[in-house]
Amino acid sequence: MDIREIARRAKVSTATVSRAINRVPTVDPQLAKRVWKVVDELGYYPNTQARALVLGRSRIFGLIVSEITNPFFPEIVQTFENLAVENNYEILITTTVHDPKRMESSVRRMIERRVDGVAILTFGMEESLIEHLRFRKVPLVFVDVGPDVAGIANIRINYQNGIRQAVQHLAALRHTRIAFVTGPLHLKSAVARRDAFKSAMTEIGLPSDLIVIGDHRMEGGMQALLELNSLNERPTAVLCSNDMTAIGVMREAYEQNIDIPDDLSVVGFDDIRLTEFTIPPLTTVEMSQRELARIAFHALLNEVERDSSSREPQKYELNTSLVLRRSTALAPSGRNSTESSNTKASRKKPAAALR
Amino acid sequence: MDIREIARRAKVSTATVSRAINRVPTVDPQLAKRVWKVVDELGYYPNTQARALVLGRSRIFGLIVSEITNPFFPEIVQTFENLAVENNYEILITTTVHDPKRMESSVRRMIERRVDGVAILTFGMEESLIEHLRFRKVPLVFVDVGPDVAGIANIRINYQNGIRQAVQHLAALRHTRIAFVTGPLHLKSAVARRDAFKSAMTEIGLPSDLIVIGDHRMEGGMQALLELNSLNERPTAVLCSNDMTAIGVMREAYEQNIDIPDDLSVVGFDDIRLTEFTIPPLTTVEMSQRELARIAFHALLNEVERDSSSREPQKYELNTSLVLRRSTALAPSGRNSTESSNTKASRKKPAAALR
DNA sequence: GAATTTTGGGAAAACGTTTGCCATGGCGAG
DNA sequence: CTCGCCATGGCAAACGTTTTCCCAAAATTC
Repeated sequence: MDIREIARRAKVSTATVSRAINRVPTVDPQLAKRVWKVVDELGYYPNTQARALVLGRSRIFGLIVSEITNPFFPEIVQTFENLAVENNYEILITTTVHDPKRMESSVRRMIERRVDGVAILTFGMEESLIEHLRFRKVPLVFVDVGPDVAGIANIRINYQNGIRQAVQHLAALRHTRIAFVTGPLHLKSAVARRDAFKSAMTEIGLPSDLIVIGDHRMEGGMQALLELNSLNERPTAVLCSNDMTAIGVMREAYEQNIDIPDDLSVVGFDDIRLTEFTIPPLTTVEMSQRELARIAFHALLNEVERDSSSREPQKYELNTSLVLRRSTALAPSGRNSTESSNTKASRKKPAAALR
Repeated sequence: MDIREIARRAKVSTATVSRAINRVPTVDPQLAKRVWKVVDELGYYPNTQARALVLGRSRIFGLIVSEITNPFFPEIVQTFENLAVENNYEILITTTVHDPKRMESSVRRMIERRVDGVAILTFGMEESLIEHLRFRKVPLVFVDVGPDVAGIANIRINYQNGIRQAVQHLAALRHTRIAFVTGPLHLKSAVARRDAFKSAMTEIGLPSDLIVIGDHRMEGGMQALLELNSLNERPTAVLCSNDMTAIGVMREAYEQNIDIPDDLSVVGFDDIRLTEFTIPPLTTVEMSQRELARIAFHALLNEVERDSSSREPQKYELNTSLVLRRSTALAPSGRNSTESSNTKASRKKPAAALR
């Protein structure tokens, strides 16, 4: 069933049908009504691929994501999709699962499907691939640290702010030995977070040498706690490069019978929804995924709308800030020691607490 | 840059370029090589919308999901996407967020984009909408309980098996008062799970009257525990209609200082990845999301491949089974009561345990 | 060496839209 | 009454592919 079928039944030309459907004002209301009647009766829906072909616009935005199973992303995808339906766009999602081949195919698929713009949420994408997209003048937006080339919209994230707040919060709780669990260091965003930690620590005169490398996943967090636990001078607080890591840390703490927050304070990063429901609820640095998605979508929309010849894409910025929950507490050494040891002594299994 | 550009530069016709690209064997290897050279040099990628137009196949599978932020879905989407790239398909995801308008637009968008098939992962979809798709002969597969009409591939899930195992496991741990937290009862799948619970309880001669209504989200789980806690005769174990509910239950138990599993055993359903990392790790009924996605994808692929005129779609089935972790234990009354009360007395805050 | 078969590639139609251009008809003004 | 203008809608080209003929040339047969 195509536009010609409608034209035939409404006894008009396909041009009129097209104009009626697209609500071109010059078409006579009488005629338009006749067309719409037939359209509804037959349940006709225009073929968007044919339309895209002539329009040169697909009304599809691509979304390249590292892996959708990472709870950080679904919230972004959902917000992006909400905005997409509002604006009559579709979203084409591809995942890279940290595989160079998949990154390549992601880019290829975006091009083959002629998307109108791509939001790249994958940290650590090869620049040569991006060049493919730039070459075709596909509007691009990088969530988080992207390559610093002209013509690409970058969303700068103010890591420093939230992380400084987190460090100061811990310091106020008398923590002095504060560890940091990084993400995979080939990711610029992970490096940025670590550096923000370092400088925040230096700022308040604390050493920032207690750094262990994680992988932004729960497994890495578990491993990290094990490493920290084997140290001579154990930390009393640990800041994690993302929430999944923090969840891993807490999970391993449970295993080791280390009480969170009494024996060890834990702070996450991202503020994924889950952090309200961990045990205990996680104190973390918020980086609003919804806001991120909103910015990304509108950035893309702006790029598509504007003459590609005109000015440079805008710069966008997202702030981060600490949200307090219950995974942080006064450092053990700062507490009334009697109460403290009582607490531990009363635990079911012998406490193998950090310090 | 189109196929004609390639044809011009390779000094062949567009027909030959098309054939070379699609690896039609009749084309002379020499020529093919020449074509490929130009293709690579220019970085040409065929326009899939034009291709779809003439082929009458878009190589897109639609995926209608209730909300991607529910951790049950990302695993499915990821597996589906993996299979898609392997088979040169794209996936078009729409979410309904429990909104009838969005369900409608989801269906409309699937049709407009001319997807080759749709997997419906939304529980509780209006039949009239589905009729729209069936009318257009779009291959359909329902994950979980769908409408029982001819021509639609249904994946039957054996809830009974896993839930029976769970109930028997709890009974073996001497639990007699076992509660069940349902999902939203307008969903067929939620009803099916509850009914499986009822019949499993009856089977071993236990009463199945301790049923409270949840919403398949953490909030509902928290609420449910509160309700159960206010009962005169409190349960010693609770089975949840999905894992998110169980996580909510455990979260509220933490709030109430009820120990899991010593004071209360908790069992989930779904076995989402997260359950390995809850505190304590959750005993749950596995319903493999990967397997589900695999079945759905292949069902769709089968439908697309076969002559639509031929036989009925196949029937598919998925089993469920209990996976033991650490959120279940001997019922409190079944334990040495001294040890039991010792344990509780030693808790930091006074225990307000269920029973 | 001619007749026949095989092989390979080109011309053009088709897929379902949108839109620039033009024809038609109605209407007001002179 | 005639001219010109405006509003409306139709014709046909274009978007970028695939594929069906069909024909030319090469290979095979006798």
